[in-house]
Amino acid sequence: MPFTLATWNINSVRLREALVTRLLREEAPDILCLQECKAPVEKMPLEAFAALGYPWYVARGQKGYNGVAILSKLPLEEAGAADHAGLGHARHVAARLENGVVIHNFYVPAGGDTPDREVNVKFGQKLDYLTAMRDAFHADRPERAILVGDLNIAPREDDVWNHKQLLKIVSHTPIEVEHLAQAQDAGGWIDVTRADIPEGLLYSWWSYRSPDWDAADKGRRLDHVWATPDIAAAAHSSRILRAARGWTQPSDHAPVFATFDL
DNA sequence: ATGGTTGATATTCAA
Repeated sequence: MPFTLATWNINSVRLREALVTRLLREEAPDILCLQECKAPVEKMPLEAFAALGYPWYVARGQKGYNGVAILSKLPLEEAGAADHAGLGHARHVAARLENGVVIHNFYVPAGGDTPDREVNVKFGQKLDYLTAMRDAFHADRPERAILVGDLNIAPREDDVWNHKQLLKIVSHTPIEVEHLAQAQDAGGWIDVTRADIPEGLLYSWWSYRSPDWDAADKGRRLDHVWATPDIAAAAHSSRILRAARGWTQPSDHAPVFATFDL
């Protein structure tokens, strides 16, 4: 049975409840993974989403920061929540569908402004988080699994608006790209979005700080959909809903979609 | 080289 999945950094699920419900009504993915909910689970408006046909969820939250949730039309059960690198942050939750497929929803640390762990603790935490992801996938290699989320790294030259200009900007530095590649390789993860759309500039995030984001188009592809090789070939119809970046009082991220025929 | 915006919370930090 095919299902469509979307991942979206919502940047406060309480402030943008109406944007989430718009996405659920207009696009109706079977599963929606949210990051940066910025609320404890009990303050997430989960009843509103249930009323729209999404009664199933797993979530981890905390006051003010981070927070991840998986909303679903399809039955699911919780399949764990990791605290990689011991940060004590709500950055991961996993769910298992009835067909056995496990969905991992990640919010990787942004890493601060300076790409040097000697002077910026947050950058070190980001690298350590990615190393912990690598080690976890190496210890327990995933099968029939999907990984989505805001990974806060744009790995390819055509995942950013200017590769050379961003080489020293956090999210596109070579050391981050290498750490992400090691986490990806350890799980055998296939980049579903790029398998589907191999060529061309592709962005899922545009800074709030850039006026006229649409015309300037200085974006980065920070949000990803990965799958293990045993199910990656079932994926198709990948797309990024750029229009959502232009909705009223938007998130700075756009939702990323993929459909799996499983 | 710098500053630009946003959200949660508190009078700044994180992104």
